[in-house]
Amino acid sequence: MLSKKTKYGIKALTFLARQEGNIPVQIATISNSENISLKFLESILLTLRKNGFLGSKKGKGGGYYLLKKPKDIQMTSVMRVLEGPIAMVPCVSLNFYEKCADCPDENTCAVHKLMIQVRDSSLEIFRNTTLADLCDC
Amino acid sequence: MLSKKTKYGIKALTFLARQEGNIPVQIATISNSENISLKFLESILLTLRKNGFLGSKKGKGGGYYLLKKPKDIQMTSVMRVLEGPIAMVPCVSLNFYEKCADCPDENTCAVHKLMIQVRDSSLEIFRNTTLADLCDC
DNA sequence: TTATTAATCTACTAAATCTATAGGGTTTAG
DNA sequence: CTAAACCCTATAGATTTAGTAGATTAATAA
Repeated sequence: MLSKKTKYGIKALTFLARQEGNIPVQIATISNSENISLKFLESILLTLRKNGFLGSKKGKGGGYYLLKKPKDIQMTSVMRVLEGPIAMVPCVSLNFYEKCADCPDENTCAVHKLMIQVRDSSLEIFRNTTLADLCDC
Repeated sequence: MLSKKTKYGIKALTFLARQEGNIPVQIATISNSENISLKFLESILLTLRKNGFLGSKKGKGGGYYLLKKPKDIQMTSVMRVLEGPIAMVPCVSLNFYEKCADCPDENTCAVHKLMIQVRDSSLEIFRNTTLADLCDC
C-alpha cells in the first residue's frame, strides 16, 4: 500500500507544478484544495524541502515553491524520499540493500527472483515519469 | 514492503513444489528448512489451504501438499491471497476497487495516473510468473 | 481400543508503523 | 509592533504485523 504521506506529497507537488511561475503557495491553500490535513501536510512539505524538492519563504506572503522544473523531477527520487525503498524486499533494493536474516542463498530464493522483476519494472516507470507527465504541464 | 506472511508463504509454496510427488510435508519440516516460526507458518499454510492452493492430511504421516502443478499456479493469485490487492492504492485496484474519499476526480489525479502504470506492470509480471518459474521445476 | 502424531482453530499480545495533532518557536512584510 | 506563515519536536491514537498459547480434532499404528 502507498502511504498517505506519499500520496499527499505527490498531490502537493503536482499542485505546485500547476501554478504559474514560482510564486510561494501557502500550506493552507494546498491543504484546502487537495483535502489534506494541514498539519500533516506541513510535515510532508518539510521533508520535501529538506530533500531539495521545494524552497520555502517564511513570514507574510511566504509559502512553498518548486526548486526545479516539473520535467526535471523524476518520480524515482520522489518515491524514495517519501515512501522509502522502491523494492518490496530489502534484499533486492539498489539503494537500501540488506541481506535477509533467514535466507541462506539469494540465488535460489524464489522471493528474491520474483521481486527483482517487480523492482525493475517499477523502477523503469518511476524513472520515465516526471512531475510534468503527471500534471500535463 | 512485502509482508513476512507473503514472503514465507511463497517460500513454503516453492518448498512444496520442489518435493517429489505429492507426499504430505509437515509444517515443522518447512519451518526448519526455511527458518520460519512454526506457529506463524501454520497460520499461513492454513490460509493457503482455505484458498485452494494446498491440501492437508491430519495425523501421522500427514502434512501439506500442493493441489495443482507448479506451472498452473500464477503468482497473481498467490499475491492476492497473501498480500492483498496488487494495486498500491484502492482507486486503481481491479479486484478491490474503492474510491478515494479525498479525491474529487480520478481523471486528473496524479497519483491515480502513476499508480495505474505501476499496477499494470506488476500485474503483467505476476501473471506471467508461475510457481514453476520460481523454483525451476 | 489406546497412544501418538500432526493439522485445526480461536484468542491474544507485543511491537512497529502510520496518521494526525498539539503547541510553541522563528522569521518576514507592512 | 503585529499578523502571517513556515519551523520543529513531541506525542497520541489507530492500525497492522508478527508471533504465541493452548485446547481441539482427525488419522494412524500398535
